[in-house]
Amino acid sequence: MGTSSRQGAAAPRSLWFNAPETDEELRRTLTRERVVAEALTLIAQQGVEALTMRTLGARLCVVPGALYRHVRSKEQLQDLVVDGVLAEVDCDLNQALPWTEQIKVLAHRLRNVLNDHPGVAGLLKTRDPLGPHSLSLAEAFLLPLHNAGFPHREAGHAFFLILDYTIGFEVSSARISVNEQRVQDAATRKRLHEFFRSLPDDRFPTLIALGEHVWIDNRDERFTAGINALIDGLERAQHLPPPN
Amino acid sequence: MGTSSRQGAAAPRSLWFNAPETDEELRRTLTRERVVAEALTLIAQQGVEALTMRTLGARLCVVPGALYRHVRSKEQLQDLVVDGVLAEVDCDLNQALPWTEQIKVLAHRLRNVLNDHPGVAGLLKTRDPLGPHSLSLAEAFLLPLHNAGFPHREAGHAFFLILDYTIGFEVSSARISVNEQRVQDAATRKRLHEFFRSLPDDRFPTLIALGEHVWIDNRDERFTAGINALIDGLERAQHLPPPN
DNA sequence: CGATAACGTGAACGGCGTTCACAGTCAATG
DNA sequence: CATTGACTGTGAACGCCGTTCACGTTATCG
Repeated sequence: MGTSSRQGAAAPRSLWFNAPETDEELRRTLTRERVVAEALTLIAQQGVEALTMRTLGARLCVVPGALYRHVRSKEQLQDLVVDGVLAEVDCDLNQALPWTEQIKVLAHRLRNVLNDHPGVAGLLKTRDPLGPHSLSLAEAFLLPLHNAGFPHREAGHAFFLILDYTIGFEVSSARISVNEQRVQDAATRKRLHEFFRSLPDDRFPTLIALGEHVWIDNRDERFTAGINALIDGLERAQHLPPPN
Repeated sequence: MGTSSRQGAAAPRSLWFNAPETDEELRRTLTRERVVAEALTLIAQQGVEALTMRTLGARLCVVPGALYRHVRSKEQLQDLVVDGVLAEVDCDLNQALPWTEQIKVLAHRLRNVLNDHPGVAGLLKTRDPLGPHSLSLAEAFLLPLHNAGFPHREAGHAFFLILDYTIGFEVSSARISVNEQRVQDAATRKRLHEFFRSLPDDRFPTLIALGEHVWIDNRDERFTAGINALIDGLERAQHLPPPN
């Protein structure tokens, strides 16, 4: 890391042959894993929108085009990043617990990992959950559902319901803000209060009444309540005949 | 949201609700409304990623920079597009119906509108649901919840639960595909079957058993089941004391 | 009629993803 | 050893993007 004598570009090319072995090793170690790893730390430090082939190349002391030796496109790189993040989700579950608890635990783990990598949830958007680590996650979700007696179709519904909600929740995590500011400090709260009070009360009576209590930055509480309600719904559906 | 409409306390309203569109404004060839309208049809025809200041300008027979006389940035344009789409959601509800039915109807309306504008859900990601038409939607969701007796906090939870799920569902709508192909025709289905059969059976037993029945392009059915389960869960939570 | 504000033009700037001919490196081969 | 050929980083370019700005043009109004 520290021995990169390469950025100056003042050294003529011919001197490169004699580069010290450490430098040589560093140069050779550019691999897909290193690219993805650096992309992950770049995202962790600067956010998803800072992930650029150019800055990523610069971080690896490499020209942008060099990345294309290890990655087909930026889109594929993003897929690999997503899979790298999903790899952090611990998929081991205590099968002695009721399925509802297992699913809750897994959903919270998934959310926590996505929460630790802001913006990565947005990359999950269009991608299939069919990467290697996505598959492990799917298996972990489906096994308790299957064991609980959910038939194919209902297990699939439940799986995607949980997945879509969790991802959707994290994707829109930055949404609870007013003018780019999180609604947590008293000042912003006051502005929010006045905003709702300024609405025409003939059209938005409920918003005026509830608004300032709804737009609160209580994401942890909200996710827990959401997952609980959602799994309660699944449990109830399980005990009833098909609702139609 | 960050549109210019929120600086003062009095000014916002006039810009927000039915901005007075004088005749002289109409006479000019280019207006904000025309820009947004053209952006909407462009998105409808070519998808969200085709929305470019350059192509949008070309469609309006105008140089790209000219758009900036009517729109502060592309981000603001996207906000306006989102609001324009949300305007299509009919927020009138039959208050005689039970609240569960009202919420279901509204959620389905929202999903249908988002479904009709592919990719626009992805723009909702980060934006606040505080635009003019977003507010109408929020009011429409919160009113039945409020009338049903949900307290502030629980009404907020329920509101965001439904919103996050619906948006999340639509955002990931393109996800049910394998190698860029929808899983609907028999051929793709066969490939999917073989894909799951090729997995190592010691690590993915449930996926092998359920996989091909889970990854099916039954989005309508899935959304209906999802919303039903979700509202069942809310209903149950309503009748119980806080589950702690 | 002349001042003035609004508006589109054309060109540019910097940044982006991606491609490609070229050259240096290394392992395997004869 | 010497040669070869696969591999990989280089440097420069291409075309696209969002955005800015000085400059005419035009429409409006006192």
